[in-house]
Amino acid sequence: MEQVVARENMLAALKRVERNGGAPGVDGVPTERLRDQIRVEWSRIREELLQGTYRPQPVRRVEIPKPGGGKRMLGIPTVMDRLIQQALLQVLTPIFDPTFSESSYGFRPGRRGHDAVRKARQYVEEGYDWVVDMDLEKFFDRVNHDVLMARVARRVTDKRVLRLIRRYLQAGVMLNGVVVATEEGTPQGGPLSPLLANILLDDLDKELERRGHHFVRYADDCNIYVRSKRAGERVYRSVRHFLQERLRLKVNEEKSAVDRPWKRQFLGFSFYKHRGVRIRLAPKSLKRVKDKLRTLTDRNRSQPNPVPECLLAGLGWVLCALRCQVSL
DNA sequence: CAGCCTAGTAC
RNA sequence: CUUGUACUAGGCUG
Ligand SMILES: Nc1ncnc2c1ncn2[C@H]1C[C@H](O)[C@@H](COP(=O)(O)OP(=O)(O)OP(=O)(O)O)O1
Ligand SMILES: [Mg+2]
Repeated sequence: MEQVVARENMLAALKRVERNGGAPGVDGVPTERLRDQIRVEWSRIREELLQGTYRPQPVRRVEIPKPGGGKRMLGIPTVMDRLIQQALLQVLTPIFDPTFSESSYGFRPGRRGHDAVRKARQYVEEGYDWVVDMDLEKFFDRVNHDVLMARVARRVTDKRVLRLIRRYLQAGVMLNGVVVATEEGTPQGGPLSPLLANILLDDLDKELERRGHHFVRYADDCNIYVRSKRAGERVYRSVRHFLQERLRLKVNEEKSAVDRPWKRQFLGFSFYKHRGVRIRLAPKSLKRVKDKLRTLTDRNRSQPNPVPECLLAGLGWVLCALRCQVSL
């Protein structure tokens, strides 16, 4: 905990929250006023953190539409709590991340989603051309607190840090002026949540490794490559059982399937067979690229001399989209 | 090589 | 009005 509240760690965390420039939490304090709030409240909050008595504020609930239909429930912590979680993240990452699986790619520094797709392509080419494609149902929202804290406690011994993390999980949600308790889940919007998600699913990775599976995982999107449909169906049932019993997580049956890899999409990509296995943009991603390109060109036509930075951004976007995604 | 900013993608 | 992590491209400064 001393490491968390250390001056340089807090300054780095402050920089990050300020530059993200996100919306305020339940207290309505914007990122621009975070420095002022620190000036008046930090000495008290620092003491509370060191004593293990700090209580986070509940998160603000915002619903945003999901691409596949349905809504995503964001939990936005106050800027002060985002600052503290960021400070925790910076200390906990070097403790947990180095021992995560090589097959885990989501939310991790220095790991590219594209490397996950490449690895998947390699497995398919090697003849593991059936995929058990699994996605978890409302993943962050359904994280079991006790299961997660047990995993965190395997590495963290400081009782104050453990208590603080649990209090973040239990901080509750503000719904029309009333605080509602959260008995499960880690907020979609908490800086620490992605790391906690990986800590929880690290047990899945270790189990799949122990079983000798060929797999890649990006957040709750887990692809296991096997040699036959029958093997895939057996693995699917078995892994689904493992997730349910050991991690208390439910597989999203709608989004999951055992199928041929070129019929599925992973991280916005898919495959096709032509002299071996090749990577292509998934139909959905291709469509969105085309739509974007259209609206962009239309805008440049209708307005002959727009803002120069808009044109610059448009050009940069096209270069990025075509170069980084397809060729690399 | 370090910092800062603007875009986009994944979840 | 919409948060978070990570990645990528482009630009600016010394
Ligand atoms: N925009 C976002 N902001 C914050 N967290 C996000 C965002 N998008 C995704 N996540 C995190 C939280 C999700 O639980 C997790 C997995 O994403 P995803 O599978 O798309 O949704 P989900 O698991 O919550 O619902 P579903 O049941 O539809 O799969 O990634
Ligand atoms: Mg999911």
